[in-house]
Amino acid sequence: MAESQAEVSGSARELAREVLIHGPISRAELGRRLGLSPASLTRLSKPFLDRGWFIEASETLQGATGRPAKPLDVQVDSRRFVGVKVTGESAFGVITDLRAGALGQGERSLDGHEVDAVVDSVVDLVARLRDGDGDAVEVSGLGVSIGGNVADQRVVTRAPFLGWRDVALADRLERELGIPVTVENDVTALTTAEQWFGAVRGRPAFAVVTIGAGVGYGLVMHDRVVTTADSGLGLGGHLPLDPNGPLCIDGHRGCSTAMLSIPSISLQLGIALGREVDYDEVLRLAEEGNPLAVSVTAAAGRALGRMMATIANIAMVDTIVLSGEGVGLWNLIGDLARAALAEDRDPDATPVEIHVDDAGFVSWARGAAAVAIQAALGRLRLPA
Amino acid sequence: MAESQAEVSGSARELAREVLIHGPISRAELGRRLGLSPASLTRLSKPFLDRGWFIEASETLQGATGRPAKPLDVQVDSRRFVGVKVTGESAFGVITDLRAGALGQGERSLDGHEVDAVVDSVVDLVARLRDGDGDAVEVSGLGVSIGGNVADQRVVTRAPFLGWRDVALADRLERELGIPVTVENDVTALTTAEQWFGAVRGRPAFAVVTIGAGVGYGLVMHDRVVTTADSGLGLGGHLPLDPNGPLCIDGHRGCSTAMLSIPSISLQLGIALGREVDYDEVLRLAEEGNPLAVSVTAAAGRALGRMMATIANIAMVDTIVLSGEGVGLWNLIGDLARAALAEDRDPDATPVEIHVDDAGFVSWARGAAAVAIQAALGRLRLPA
DNA sequence: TTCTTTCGTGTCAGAATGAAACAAACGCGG
DNA sequence: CCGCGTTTGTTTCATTCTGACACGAAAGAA
Repeated sequence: MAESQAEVSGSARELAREVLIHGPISRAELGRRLGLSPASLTRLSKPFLDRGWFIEASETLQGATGRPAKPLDVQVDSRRFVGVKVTGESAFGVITDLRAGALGQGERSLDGHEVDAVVDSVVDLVARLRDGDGDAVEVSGLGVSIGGNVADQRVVTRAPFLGWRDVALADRLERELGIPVTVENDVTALTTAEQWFGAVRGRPAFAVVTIGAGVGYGLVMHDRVVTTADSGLGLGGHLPLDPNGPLCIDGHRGCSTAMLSIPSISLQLGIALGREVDYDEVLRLAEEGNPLAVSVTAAAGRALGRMMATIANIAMVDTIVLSGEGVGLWNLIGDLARAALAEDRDPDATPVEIHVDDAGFVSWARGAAAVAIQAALGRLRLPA
Repeated sequence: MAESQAEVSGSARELAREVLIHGPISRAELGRRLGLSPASLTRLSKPFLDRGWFIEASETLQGATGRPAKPLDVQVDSRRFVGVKVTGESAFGVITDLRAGALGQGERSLDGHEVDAVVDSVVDLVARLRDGDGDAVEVSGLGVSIGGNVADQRVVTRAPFLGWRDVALADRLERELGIPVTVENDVTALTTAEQWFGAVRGRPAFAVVTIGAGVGYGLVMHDRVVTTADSGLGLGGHLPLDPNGPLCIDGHRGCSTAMLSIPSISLQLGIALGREVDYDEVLRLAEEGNPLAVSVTAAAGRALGRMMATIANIAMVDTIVLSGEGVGLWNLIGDLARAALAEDRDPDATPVEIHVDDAGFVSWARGAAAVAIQAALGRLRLPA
C-alpha cells in the first residue's frame, strides 16, 4: 500500500502547536516566537491553509501602525476528540473540538473492575457521546485518563482503584473503536490540558494542584510536562503540612491528602458532628458559619497555602493552577490560603499567581481529550 | 577590522558540550546521543580536531565486537579558567582546566564591601592564581559567584551580604582584567558545575542542596538549570521542616536554615552548652557521643531527610546532590536523614539517589569556574 | 583465512532556511 | 487627498545542514 503522505518537519509541527495554543496569531508573531524568518512562516503555513486545517481570520485585531496582520487560526470545529476519565466507580467523558472545548458530556457507571467491563463501558460512553454530537464529524481520537501508572501512553501498568496491572488498554480500545487511543495518568493529562488550553496556556512553567478524591500534583517546566516513572504514584499527595492534622490512610499526619481531599474533609466534619456529611454539605455549613465546619475548612485553607508555598519554593514556579472536583473549597478559604502562602514565602519573591479551574469533573475529562489532541498532532501528516 | 571567524552551528556547539561533559566518547555514541548521522559527526568534529581543541584518545576502551572506537575528548589542559566565590568576608578562588578541575586555590579577605574594594580583591586573587599556575596558559575566562540576584550573568542586582544593588560587576572586572567575566548566583553556579562536571553530570533532572552559611537549593530539569527572577533569594532556605525546631532570623520555626545552616546548628549547641562552639566542634562532639550535640545533629538529620523527601516529591527528581562547606554533617546523620526521607516518600517510588560533593568551599569556586566555561562555550568561534 | 560486526569517511543530492527585494495595507500628517 | 512611515506577508534564490549510500578500516569469531 503506497503511502502518499509527507512527513511533517519539526518546524511545521511547532507551528501547528503554536497556532493551536495561541491562535489566532499573525505570521509575524509566530516567526518571532519560533525564531523563524517571515519567509519560512509563509512557506510552512501554506500547506495547512491549503488543507483547511488553518484559516485566516478576517478580523485584523491590531492597534498599532503598519499593515494589519492576517492572523492564522486552527479550524477548531474541523475535528472531534473524546476524553474519558475512568475512576473506580464510573467513566466520565466529554466530546470536544480541536481545543478541548467540551461540546457534550456524559457519565456511565462501571459494571465491574474487570478489563472487559471497563472497556465495554468506555466503548458505550464514546458511542453515546459521538451520537449525541449532532455534526457528522468523525471522532479523530480518544484519550483515556486514569489514576495510576501508564507506560508509553498505551499500557496501564498499575491502577489501584481498579486493581489493574499491565493492561494494554489502548490496544483493546483501538480494536473496539477503530480510532487512535491514548492513555495517560489523570494528573498528567489534566496538566497537559492546562498547558495547552487552560488559563495559563503557553506558560513555560507552572504547577497544578488537584483537590478531589485525593490530592494530585503536576508540574510543567521549560514548556514540558514533567513526567517520571513515579507519575501516577501521587507523590505530591502526602506532603506534610500540619503537625496537628489528622492522619491519612498511609499514616502521614497532616499530609496534603489528610488535610485537603474530599473524603478526609468530609470525614473530619462527620466525626465532629457525629453524623455523615458529604462534601457539598461541608462547604455549605462552613459558608453558613458552622464553627466545626469553619474549623475544618480553615485548617484545610492554611494547609493549602503551605502546600502552594512549598511548591512555589521547591518546584521554582510562580504560577499554580487549582483544579479538580473539590476546588469549590477555594471560594471559602482562598484568602486564608493566600495568607498562609505569604507566611512561608519571601516577601521579596515574585507573588504566586493562582488560577482556579472550576470546571470540576469536566476538567479531568478535558485532560484526557487534551492528551488525545496532542497525540493527533504527533501523528500529523500532509496527504499529497 | 575584518572578522575571519566562522560562527559555530548549533550542532557543533552541542557536540562540544557533549564531549566536554561525557568525553572521551566515540563518534558513534555521540551520533546516537545527538540524533545525528555518522557522516555529520565526522564533519562536525573535524574542525575541533584540526584546531587542537579535541584529541583522539588512543585507548580504544571497548569490550564488544566490531571495529574499536577512536573516542573524542577535549584537550582538558588547553585552557585555564578562574572561578571566584565572593562572600561577605572574602573571595575564594580556584584556577581550573576545561573541566573545572581545580589546579590551584586561594583566598583573599575583602578590604570592605564597597565595589572598588571587592573588585580590587578579586583582581588581586585572580592575579595570584594565574601566577601560581606554572603553565604559561592564558586564563580564558573568569567566573564570579555571589549570594544574591544577578541579571544577564553580568549585573549584581542585589547582594545583601555586600549591601549591593545594581552593580555592573562583569563590566568592571573585564575592564580591569581584560578577559571575559561571567557573574552568576552562587547556588545556580554550583548547580551548573554539578550538571556539567559533577558526579551526576549529564543527568536530565536532579536537585542540589547546599549546607553552609545558609541553605541553598538548585534544580536541574529537562537538562537545563532552572533559573527564575527569584533565584538568589534562597527560596529553598525556609522550607518548614520541624514544628518544634528553633526559629530562623526571619521567624520561621524549624525551617531549613534554622535546622541545617552552620550558624544555626552552632548556635543551638552553643546555647545548650552555655559557651560558644564552632561547627567543627559540633561535629566532633556529636561524633564523640555528646548527648546535646547528638540531639542537635539528629534533629538536623531528620530535617534534612524531610527536606529531601519534599524535594523529590515536589520537584519530581530522584537524584539529589548535597554540597556546601557544611556537608561534613552528612557523615554523622546520613542514615537518620535517609530514614526520615523514607517516611515521607511512597515506598513504591524510585529510591532517591543521594550524592555528596565533599569538596567543601572548593565546590563553590568550581561552580563559578563552570559558569565561565559554559560562557566560553557560548562564545565559541572557529578561527579560519 | 574468512566472516561478522561496528566504526569512521567521502560524495552527493535533497531539505530547510534566511537574506533581500518587493508588494500590500494600514495610520498619520501635511 | 496624497505621500510617507511602518508593519505584514510573498517570492526568489543562494547557502547551509543533513542523511543516504557506498566504501574502507579494524577488531574478534568461526
